[in-house]
Amino acid sequence: MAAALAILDEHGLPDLTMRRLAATLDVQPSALYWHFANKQTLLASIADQIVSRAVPREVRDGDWSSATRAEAEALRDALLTFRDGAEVVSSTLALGLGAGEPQSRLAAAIRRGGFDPQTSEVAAAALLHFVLGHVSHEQQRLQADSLGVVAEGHSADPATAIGGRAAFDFGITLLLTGLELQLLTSTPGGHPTRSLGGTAQ
Amino acid sequence: MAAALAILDEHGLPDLTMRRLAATLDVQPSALYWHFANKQTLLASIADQIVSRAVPREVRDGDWSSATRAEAEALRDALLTFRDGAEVVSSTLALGLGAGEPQSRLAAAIRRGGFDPQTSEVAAAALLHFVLGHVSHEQQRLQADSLGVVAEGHSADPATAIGGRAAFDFGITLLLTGLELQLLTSTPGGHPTRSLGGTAQ
DNA sequence: ACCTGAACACCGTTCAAGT
DNA sequence: ACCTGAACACCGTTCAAGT
Repeated sequence: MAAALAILDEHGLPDLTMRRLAATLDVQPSALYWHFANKQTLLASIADQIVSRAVPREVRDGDWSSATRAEAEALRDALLTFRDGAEVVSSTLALGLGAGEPQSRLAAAIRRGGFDPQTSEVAAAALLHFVLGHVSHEQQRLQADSLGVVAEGHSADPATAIGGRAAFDFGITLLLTGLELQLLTSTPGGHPTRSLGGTAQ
Repeated sequence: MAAALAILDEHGLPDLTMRRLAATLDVQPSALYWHFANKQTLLASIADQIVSRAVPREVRDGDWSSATRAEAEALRDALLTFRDGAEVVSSTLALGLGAGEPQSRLAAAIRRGGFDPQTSEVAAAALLHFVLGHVSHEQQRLQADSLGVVAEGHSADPATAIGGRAAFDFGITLLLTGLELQLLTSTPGGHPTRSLGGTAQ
């Protein structure tokens, strides 16, 4: 695991191959298959490792909204800790392997706002999709810039500052205020005006 | 292009290799490199092809919010048209190649609400990240289910109906109502309470 | 203009066999 | 319990050469 994380951080996801990992461990590639069933399993473990580094800062007031924001920011920081971190996590999460922790943590924070479990889970998924998409984008831009690959006006023009913390916080704000409004417009104990209707299955 | 799209839709992204594509065209693999510089370029063209199929339904009232929603839904439909469509588009978009169209269309729709260009662009990026993340998730679930791979209680339990149109619409609603609120709380011509501050660069 | 042939430098994974 | 050796079935890409 340590060797794999080192390769990931120093050379990136495309260079994290079973053969290369074996080589740095002075071992035959086949030896890895005693420890991991396959590469996907290995990547899932790495994803868990990265994600477990996400520890939200203590938030003084018990506000659910800032607690959720703290979770999202902790997750972003953790993903930024390792090169290609967001891609590793989102790919293993897409394959349905491990890494259910981030969504659970986000959902738990949201639930403190009084949302029902299903709404909390779906909102958490929305937040997670945004975080992963944003940080993936951010990291790709980082190494594209470091490689000097500009690819037509696509670089860090301040007009479209899609990457960066300000844009991240803005996206989180949109989702959280959207949720807040959800809370106000739904008549408690009555018919919520906008909720996951019976069409969800 | 047609042959590549056919392989993608029938066998999925992992099976869309240069050698396989060449074989279905009764041609040597090296022949493809006269038409495309490399595989990434080919995938970028495919992504454009998929995305160009996104035609939003006509929205009767000129409401910016429903226009934006229509764009997002058209994009989702287009991505769902081809197997692994979301992954193809988000990977090429991550590499900074082509496919700037979806974000532009979303941003244009948002701008009709009176948002400044930068806010519109960043909000469009947030929407796009959500759409791609959601549909990726959805498509992966689709073929995981079709393969009978269940991978511990992870399948289509109605409690966490993350995939599907209802969850999609809910996520879009969160972002759009968040934007609406942004419009109300910012004093026009004054200091917006929540905007992309000077920290953005 | 468009393609072949042949090669280069890789992949992930399996499996009998060793210690 | 943990690893080697050797193989299988692939990859993307380059490049001289053909027509």
